[in-house]
Amino acid sequence: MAKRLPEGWLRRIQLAGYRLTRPRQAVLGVLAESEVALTVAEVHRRARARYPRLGLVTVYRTLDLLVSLGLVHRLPAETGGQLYIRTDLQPPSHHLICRVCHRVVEIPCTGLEEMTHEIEQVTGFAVQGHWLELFGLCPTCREEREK
Amino acid sequence: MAKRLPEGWLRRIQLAGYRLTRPRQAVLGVLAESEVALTVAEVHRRARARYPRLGLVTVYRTLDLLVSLGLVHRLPAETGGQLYIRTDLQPPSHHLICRVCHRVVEIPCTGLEEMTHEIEQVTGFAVQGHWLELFGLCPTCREEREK
DNA sequence: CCCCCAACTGAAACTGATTTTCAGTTATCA
DNA sequence: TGATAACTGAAAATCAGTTTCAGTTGGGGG
Repeated sequence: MAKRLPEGWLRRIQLAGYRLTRPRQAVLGVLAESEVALTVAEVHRRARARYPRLGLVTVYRTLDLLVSLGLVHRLPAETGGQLYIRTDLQPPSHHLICRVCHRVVEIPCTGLEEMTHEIEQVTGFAVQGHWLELFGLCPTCREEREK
Repeated sequence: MAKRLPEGWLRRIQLAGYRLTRPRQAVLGVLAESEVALTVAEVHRRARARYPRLGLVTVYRTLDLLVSLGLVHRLPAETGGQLYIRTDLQPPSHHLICRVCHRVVEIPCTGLEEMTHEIEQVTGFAVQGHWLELFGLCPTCREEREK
């Protein structure tokens, strides 16, 4: 159950000069074990099981820290909030998010580079970044719905 | 200066059974004249010049109304808020947004349908929707920056 | 032309998410 | 062990957006 933190997380954090405190370990553990993207509130709820005194503010701060270190992705959710999921070793790309369970699948960025280049030619804009997110139902929630 | 409202806006609104009040006219006028996407606060600020008693709540309500009638687009902004810009006669598609001045260019949805289909095959997800937004600098702001 | 009333309005209070502030706590290094 | 800078939680502040409600008004019917 208490799966080990992903290789190197602890070291990455300490090398960057940050301290490894109990509240952080609680948040790290939750992120490390979840295969689906979590809301801040859900991270807080789960992490409290490991360290009940944990405050919501610290969850925000720790998530920001993990994002800045590149250990987790922050995904804008359809509803306006943010979702968090570990980056692992996958390169940053685009996301396909299940509307029901928040399972996230990374999808390759096929064709967007050339599309971007074409758009720069046509519009004169300097394209600096983009968002591509797809929403739908994962196979499991799809079945669930069909019952 | 006081450019006429886009052809048909007034009629669309009244045909849908809505009243054409002074507060609404103020918001409509602002949207009609802006070539760039505006935040709610900016719409409010500008519309007050036309009708000083205008409340922020009414701006929200009117924008929702215009979106539901398809007269303006609502775009999620990078910073978390929403931006609004008139739809005009362009079909809904994807957006390239200038980070500085909020100028918006519509871009065609090339290749996304087939990409979507391919993704459904590979992942088993039922894809129901997507967001594609590009961010960058428009030609004008680009020059400005280079000075 | 005026009257009526449902549609509409603004103010204020509320909500939910996130940030700031600050006094107290704690991990780590000497 | 200390010392101390990093870190923490609680509370208050902020910010975007919504709800509520008592008062106002556009515009069709008389």
